[in-house]
Amino acid sequence: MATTTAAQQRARAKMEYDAFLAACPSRKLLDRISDKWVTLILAALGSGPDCAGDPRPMRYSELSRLLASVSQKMLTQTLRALERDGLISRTVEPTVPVTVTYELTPLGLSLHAMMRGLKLWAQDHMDEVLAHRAAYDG
Amino acid sequence: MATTTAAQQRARAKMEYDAFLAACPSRKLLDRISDKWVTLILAALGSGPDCAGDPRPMRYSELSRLLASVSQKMLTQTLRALERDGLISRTVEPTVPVTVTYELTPLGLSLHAMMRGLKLWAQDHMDEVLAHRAAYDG
DNA sequence: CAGTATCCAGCTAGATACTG
DNA sequence: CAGTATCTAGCTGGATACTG
Repeated sequence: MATTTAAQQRARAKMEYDAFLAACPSRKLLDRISDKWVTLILAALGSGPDCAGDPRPMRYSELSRLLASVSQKMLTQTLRALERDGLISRTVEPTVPVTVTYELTPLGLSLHAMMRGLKLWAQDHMDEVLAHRAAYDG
Repeated sequence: MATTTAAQQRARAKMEYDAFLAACPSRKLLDRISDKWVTLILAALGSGPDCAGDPRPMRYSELSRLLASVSQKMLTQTLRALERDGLISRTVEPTVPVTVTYELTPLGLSLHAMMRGLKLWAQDHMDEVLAHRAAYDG
């Protein structure tokens, strides 16, 4: 009774591992960029509407039109999260009605540049992944 | 009545955008790596238990111990998905009881190398993100 | 050892309606 | 224009129990 059981040791290992994950920078980054709308907003602000231009500010409504299937709730929520993390800046011009523009910060720009490596890998290798997938299923 | 309404045009834009996303290689890649356990298994097989060594095969039970808080269901499910995509290979040795080892394929190794860029960005910049987050909340 | 099968609670994305 | 508020259905991950 005084010794720890195997179940207790497993529980402790889980807690330690979860703590490790909570502190891991890579995990935190993944948690942020693994959101569907985060990556799409970063791409829009970083490469323009056609995904092949230069970074430029965009208005809420422009983003809403571009990411056609995003709900207002998710667009606002995602923009707030990115602003909170210092990845984009939000600028309100006191016109009537108000004009709000979003723009990548230098930090956001840096993240966008990193994402290009990911995009390149996808372009180079996803065909192969898809082929494996089809072969496995067949 | 014969002309398309604004609502219909929006619905069409959404469908087109969803179709674009479904075909986008980057999106497919993100869909795969944004899974919590996928990245952890890739890291384990690609860098060893300490996340700083060389790629090496690992057994099911070894992965299970290392990723202490993964459930059997998710471990098996994730390993199957990675095998399906040609990112890892599964080898069964007919011992009693059976021995199963998992190993990164060249394709998986290539993905693991790409993920290192992500890890580097995280190490270099997540502090800044976290600082922004704290400032925004305070 | 390396899984499979089943059930269920919790979270979240989306739809909808409303507003300064 | 650029949001906020609320409700809910559906998916997913975890717990649990069982097996060749």
